[in-house]
Amino acid sequence: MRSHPAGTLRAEHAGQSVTLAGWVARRRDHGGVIFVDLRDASGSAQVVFREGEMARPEFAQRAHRLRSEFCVQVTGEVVVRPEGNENPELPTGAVEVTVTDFTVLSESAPLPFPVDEHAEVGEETRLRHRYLDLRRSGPAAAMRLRSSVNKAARAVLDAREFVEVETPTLTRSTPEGARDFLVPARLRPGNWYALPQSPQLFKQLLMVGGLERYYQIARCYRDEDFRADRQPEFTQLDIEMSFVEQDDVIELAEAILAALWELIGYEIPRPIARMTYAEAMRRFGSDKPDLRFGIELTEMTEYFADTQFRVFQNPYVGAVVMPGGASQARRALDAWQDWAKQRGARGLAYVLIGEDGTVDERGPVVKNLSEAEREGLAKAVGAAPGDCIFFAAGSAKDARALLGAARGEIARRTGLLDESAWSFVWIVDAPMFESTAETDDVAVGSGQWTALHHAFTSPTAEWIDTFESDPGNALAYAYDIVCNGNEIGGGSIRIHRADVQKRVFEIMGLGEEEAQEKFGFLLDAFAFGPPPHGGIAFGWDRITALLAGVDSIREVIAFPKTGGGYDPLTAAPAAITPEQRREAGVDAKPARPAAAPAPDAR
RNA sequence: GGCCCAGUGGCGCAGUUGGUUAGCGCGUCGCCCUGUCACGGCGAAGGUCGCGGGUUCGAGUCCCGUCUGGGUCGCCA
Repeated sequence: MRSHPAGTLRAEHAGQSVTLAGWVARRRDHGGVIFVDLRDASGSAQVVFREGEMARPEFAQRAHRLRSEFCVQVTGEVVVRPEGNENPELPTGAVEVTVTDFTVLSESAPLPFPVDEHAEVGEETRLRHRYLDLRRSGPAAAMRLRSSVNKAARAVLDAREFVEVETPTLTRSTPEGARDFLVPARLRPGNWYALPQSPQLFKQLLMVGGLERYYQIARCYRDEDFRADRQPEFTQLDIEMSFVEQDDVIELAEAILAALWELIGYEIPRPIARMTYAEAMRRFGSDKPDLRFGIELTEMTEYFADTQFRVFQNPYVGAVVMPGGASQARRALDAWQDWAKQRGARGLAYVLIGEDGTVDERGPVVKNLSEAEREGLAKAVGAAPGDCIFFAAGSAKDARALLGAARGEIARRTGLLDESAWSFVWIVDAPMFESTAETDDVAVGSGQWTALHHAFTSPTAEWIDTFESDPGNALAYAYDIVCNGNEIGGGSIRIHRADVQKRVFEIMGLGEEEAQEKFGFLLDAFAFGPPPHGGIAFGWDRITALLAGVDSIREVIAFPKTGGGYDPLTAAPAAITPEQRREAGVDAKPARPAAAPAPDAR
């Protein structure tokens, strides 16, 4: 239908007769001459309809009727534009096509919004007519980038002899943490499939199956509330390898990431630095620290060990410094309190350091500090004259979380955050377990424990024989890759020994019967010589969003849903007919009444 | 589930202390225009101000409720 992509025409094509097909991006009708920017996937080119030069006179009449987004095919001659009429802004700006013949392939109704990169359009409107939105250069580029990202990853994995395997999307509900999406099974009324939250169990089965190296660009489903970085269905690059250790997985992951960032011309320095989970929490108050800026937390528990200030009489006291923060207006300092309250904290204590380097008398905290406490304060936290010190006290977990968030907010407000920078870090040595009784006081011992990563994560060599003795401190071969404060991937070495798995279940309070009920098929498989294995999964939407330089993963998903799980384009989810309802078996009564409420039903 | 912000012609927005006929830009439609490129000129159409209730002589504006969207905390690897 066409001889050239419109966006590829250059001066060297002058004199050639070409046929183009695409959309009317813009028309400039001067009466006797009409300019149309004809856009296709490759770009756009100016085509000229001139009275008198067309094959037949009525064409001029028809050319006047062209409107935005009409789909047309034009034939004409490529000519160098008249002197002074070149447009150096456009790749095709040196030439134009003098139309001798054209066909309107289809007409377009008036548009719900301009298909134009200059126009700002609300997201809901864009999504309702996503097919029009995708004609715009930004969204189109995002889709193409995503395709390149997939291709680049596949190239790395293919070169290393990984096998791409598709795992089921209709599967069994397993307690992986999030709420499952459920699908009624017509042939077994009362029984339900679940959509996988991830292919986790299947990929482990593939290792038992001897594939050794598996990957999949896998769609995952979680029925939770959404965020800017979450969708009910999302994509992971899922990988699992046999006969490997943590370093092997990390090396592969770095090779993939390097290939991805190469797409946007950035070379990731390798090896990527590693930081332990404990260090990340201590220094940055987060398990996904943004290392594009250097602000760190200072633990002040010791410093205030004997304080008379009741607020600081807590298991943990920490501080973070805001450079130049002492010059903030009272209103700005109050705004920090609101900011902290919005995050569920009581407030954010602060102390200002005067220009002479001594503690400023302003603020509600200073008067509660002793002379000695004031004296050494600036030095203890590394504050310079004119800085503001923020404090948080409470449980280490809560206080660090608040300070960690404050750290990011400080960087944003003070312009310390270099938006163009990339920072990668591995967070390793994650704890195996997390206390389920997440109260303020520390109740180790009889407490309930749950896997921080998941139940099949292997303890490290140091802890493999002893994790029961101190579950709160036991470490796992679990690793997260963090980019600019986003967790973009995570994985672990799995447990392949039945005895270890059994002990882990015991710590988690999972009896043999219950474990069998929940993961029976996996445990059965593990009876037959499972290889040591481990893997990783990347948050594909987030990674693509980072590479595309967009804030929301919705921008890199072809047809995303809104926060309410609603698809503005198809209007899903939708009611079903009574007939469908009957057939689906949605209302079937369970064959045997559940003796106890379903465990972990949530 | 909590909190914050927004909802005004097709799109993006303005609308003062509550005051007469709700504006602007783009788009759309009609006419004109032979060198534009986010073309230009003249003219026109297009609005239950998200929805429901209340206060008031009078509500786009104030109050209550509700829906939708976005953000955030909870939740969620």
